[in-house]
Amino acid sequence: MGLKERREREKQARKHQILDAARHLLFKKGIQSTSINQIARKAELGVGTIYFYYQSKEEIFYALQEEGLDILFRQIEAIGRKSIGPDGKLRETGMAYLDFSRRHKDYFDIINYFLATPTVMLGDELKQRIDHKGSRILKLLDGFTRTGVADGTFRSVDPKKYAVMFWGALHGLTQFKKLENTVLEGENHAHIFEYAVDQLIDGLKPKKER
Amino acid sequence: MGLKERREREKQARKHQILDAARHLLFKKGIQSTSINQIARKAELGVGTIYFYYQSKEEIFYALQEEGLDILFRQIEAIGRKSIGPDGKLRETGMAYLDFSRRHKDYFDIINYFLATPTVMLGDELKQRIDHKGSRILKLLDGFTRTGVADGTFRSVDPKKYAVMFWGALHGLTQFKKLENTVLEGENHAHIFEYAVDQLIDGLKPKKER
Amino acid sequence: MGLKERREREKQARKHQILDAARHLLFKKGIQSTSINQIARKAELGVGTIYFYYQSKEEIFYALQEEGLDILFRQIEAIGRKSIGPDGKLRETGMAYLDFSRRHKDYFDIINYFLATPTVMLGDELKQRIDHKGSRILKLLDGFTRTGVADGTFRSVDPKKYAVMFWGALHGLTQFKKLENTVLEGENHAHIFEYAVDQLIDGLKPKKER
Amino acid sequence: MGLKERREREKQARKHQILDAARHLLFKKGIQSTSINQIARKAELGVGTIYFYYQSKEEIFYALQEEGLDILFRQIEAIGRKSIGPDGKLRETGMAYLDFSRRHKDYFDIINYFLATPTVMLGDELKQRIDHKGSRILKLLDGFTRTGVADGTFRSVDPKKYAVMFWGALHGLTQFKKLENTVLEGENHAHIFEYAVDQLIDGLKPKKER
DNA sequence: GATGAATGAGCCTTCATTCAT
DNA sequence: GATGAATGAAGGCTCATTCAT
Repeated sequence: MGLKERREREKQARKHQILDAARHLLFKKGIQSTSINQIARKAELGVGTIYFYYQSKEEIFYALQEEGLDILFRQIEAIGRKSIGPDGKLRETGMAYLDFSRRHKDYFDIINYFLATPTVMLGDELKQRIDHKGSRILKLLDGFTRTGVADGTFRSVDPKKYAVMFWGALHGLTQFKKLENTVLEGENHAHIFEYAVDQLIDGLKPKKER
Repeated sequence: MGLKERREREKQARKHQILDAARHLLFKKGIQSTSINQIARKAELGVGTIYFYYQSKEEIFYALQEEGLDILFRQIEAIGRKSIGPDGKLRETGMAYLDFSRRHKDYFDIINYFLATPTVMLGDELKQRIDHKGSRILKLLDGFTRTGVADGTFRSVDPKKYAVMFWGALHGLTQFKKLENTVLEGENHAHIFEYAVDQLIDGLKPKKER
Repeated sequence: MGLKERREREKQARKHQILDAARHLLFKKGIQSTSINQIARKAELGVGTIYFYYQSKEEIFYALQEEGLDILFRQIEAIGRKSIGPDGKLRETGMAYLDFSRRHKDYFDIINYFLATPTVMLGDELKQRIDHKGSRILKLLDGFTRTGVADGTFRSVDPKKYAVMFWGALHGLTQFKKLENTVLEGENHAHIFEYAVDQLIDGLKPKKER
Repeated sequence: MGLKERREREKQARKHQILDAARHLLFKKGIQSTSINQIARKAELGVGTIYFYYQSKEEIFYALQEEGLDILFRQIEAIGRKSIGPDGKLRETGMAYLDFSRRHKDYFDIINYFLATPTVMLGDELKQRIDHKGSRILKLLDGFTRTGVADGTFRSVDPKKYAVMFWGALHGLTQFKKLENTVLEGENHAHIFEYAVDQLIDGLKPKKER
């Protein structure tokens, strides 16, 4: 057991070592320009070793995507623990998403990459782990909405569907950052984003009470 | 005279011929796997000829993106001419977006590709033409919203900002199609999409008590 | 006659037009990076037209070499007309060579290019014209030396052989400019060059008289 | 231990194998017409393998240049060990240069290529290695001259500057071989070269009356 | 005389992946 | 477990030259 455990721990350490190198390079040179050979050199390992731990280059990037989703999850989770109303939580979640896309631009890009690419999904385990990470985040949004509906803050919507819409809207809007100087004609992207978040939540409020 | 004109027409025909080949391949193999050499072979032209008409690979894809944006524009424009209320127009626009992403999946992918890629835009003229196409579409959405606000169908929102939000939300949600079998846990993507569109428009309606 | 003459004149004008463009580009981008297409565009002519006046790209550069040799010739010729002794003329010729390699660096490079390249000489006429230009220059040097020998300024050397040596030495030394910061270890190239010219001439003086 | 050493030796062998192929081709087709693909084919290696050992095409040619400079160095070094006076050493060096340019024409061409090309040098290490080779040779010439000045064979000249002049003259004259049948008008190039060497050394001798 | 569209072989270089050691 | 040399297909792109109009 002890041996086996140690082995396992060492294996994890190596994987981390590789991921560290990959992350570094990816953040410096972009996803397209990062090659396995570079990762190997940076990680001070042989290329063969990389392939022992990861089946392919894509698998490494998947692992990185996991990291990104974890960071995003923890940030939204923290919001969930705050003592504010469901509307506040959604609002902060929205702003957190924009923040995430800025402060962790590279993680956002990687998530985006997999979302925009005609995926060739690899191993099942990997796939499921990513799905799980995604679901966890959706669950948080779902929870915020559900609570709001339950306590009357929001009108009666389908929490899960609304959560998806919310996330989708956030994601699409975030991407539009790129259009700031062109199609958006100088409108400040952050303002638009914030405005949108507010509209989205406002539209969730019951109509009568107001 | 006639000669010059004919020349010009032939030149345009060649450009189309190249675009046809590029579109074909792109739609079959994806943006990353389509190479200039393949395009040339498909178009039954020399590689040099391709470069005579297009400065780079990227320029070809931009041209294709233009095509996609044109199609999208025409579809939404048609909606604008219908004799329905602004809310109906927005709703149909939403559904048209989903429809576009399905029927013209590859055009959607190209648009998405440029939105998701940390692209370095090339020539200014090219850039501006694309921008113009995008702006035209946004203008349509802007117009729908503006009309609705004017005639009281909608509450008082900033039409342009709302248009951006609307488009962003549609775009993000469309991308989520990919999550249908995983994170969305079997929920029908189209249902979610439709639901979202309705929510978005519903949130735009005036609060009753007001 | 008149017609024929005009034709000829126009033809020469076209050739100049092409040469002007080629020179411009060559001086800006170097010999390797200047393409016929670029020359054509710059000259506002079709590529085919270029080929009507010049058989090949190389031929254009030959013509440019001619220009360079002409400039060099005129400079040395002017020295020949000065009222100074043969030693002074040789000295000034040496310095003029260095000056030429600096002020007309690109012409010097082109001469150098043909000297360093395993030539595939083209048409005979062209070849002979270049040869003539070269011989003219050598003749000047020859004359300076011959005069010096005749009037006792120099000791009795073979003027023609000495002229070749002189020119060869100048040329080789000029090329060494490139080594200024490396092999020459910071020694000022111009100083070395001047020193060499002086040595070369000094070695030509009669030994007895001194 | 043994393994590591053997690996290293094999690696060196591969580099030699590549250089052999490159040399062969270069000597047959000239520097401009030798491509990496051809080298790979000739060396019976994959293109990638070439790039595993050499960073670029230029690096290979630098390596070849090193070889040439080494040969030249050894030949002059051997002259230095002879029991002849400094004037004899310089004379033999001169003739050795001509000999080198004939027997190792291609090496001479490479050296010339780098001297005549407005090269942008690459890595510093590479650059320094070449510089070192060049300096070594200059040092030999410098030494010959210095000795001659010290023992009274030569008059008092700056040994280093004279060495540069000597080399420069030799180099320039060697290039003029090409003009043998044209500008030189049938004069035997070798004769001229020999004559020049003699003049150069003669001019170094002390003036009698002094 | 002038044009310029068309060519296509060839260029240098990259890189994910394999496999013998 | 780890290594790293070797691969070779494929990438985007250039360019001197030709020839039908």
